[in-house]
Amino acid sequence: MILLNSNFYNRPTLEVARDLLGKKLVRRMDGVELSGIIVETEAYCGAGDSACHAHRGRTERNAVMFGPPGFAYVYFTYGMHYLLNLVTEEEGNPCAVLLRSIEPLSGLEEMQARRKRHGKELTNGPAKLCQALGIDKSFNGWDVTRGDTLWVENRQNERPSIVLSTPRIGIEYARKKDREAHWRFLLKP
DNA sequence: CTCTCGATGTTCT
DNA sequence: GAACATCGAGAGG
Repeated sequence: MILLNSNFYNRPTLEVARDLLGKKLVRRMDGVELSGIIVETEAYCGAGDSACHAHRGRTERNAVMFGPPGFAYVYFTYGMHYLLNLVTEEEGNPCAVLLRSIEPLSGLEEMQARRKRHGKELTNGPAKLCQALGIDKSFNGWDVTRGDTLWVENRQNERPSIVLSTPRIGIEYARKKDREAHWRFLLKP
């Protein structure tokens, strides 16, 4: 297991968002390993990005983004969903990468039980993967560089894949320039 | 397959 | 009081 450390996250957010593709997200739960390959991410690039939660300054909700890199920023939205981000760049620069989709590797049965779905519908969305992996607000501020309970690691046999980029999803509220930036990254199927 | 719409509660104005 | 980095059901093609 080659754990991604703080140096990995302490880099420009666009690079981290691209580089997280193909990595393995692992959630250890009651001795069982639930995991999947990260196949879709979005970069949220700090105070100057009008789509980023930190754009209007620090609040109780987004405080973790202002902290050091390598921590989980988990928030609750639409009255029922959790979304998982990983904080990037140096402390005080509030940036993060949203994990939008993973391809399940292990713990399929546990994911199916949580999701009450199967096949493609297991983890192909930011709230879906949180539900499948049992990630809720208690993980907000979790250190993902310790390799405990929730972390990201390099994968053996990581095949080269083509990376596609598009505008980000669900940010109609942002300024035109930020709406149109190709800051969503995905592995070509 | 695509599109529309309601759910549901925290956060921010 | 409005908005929300979403999802899934249901209707229609």
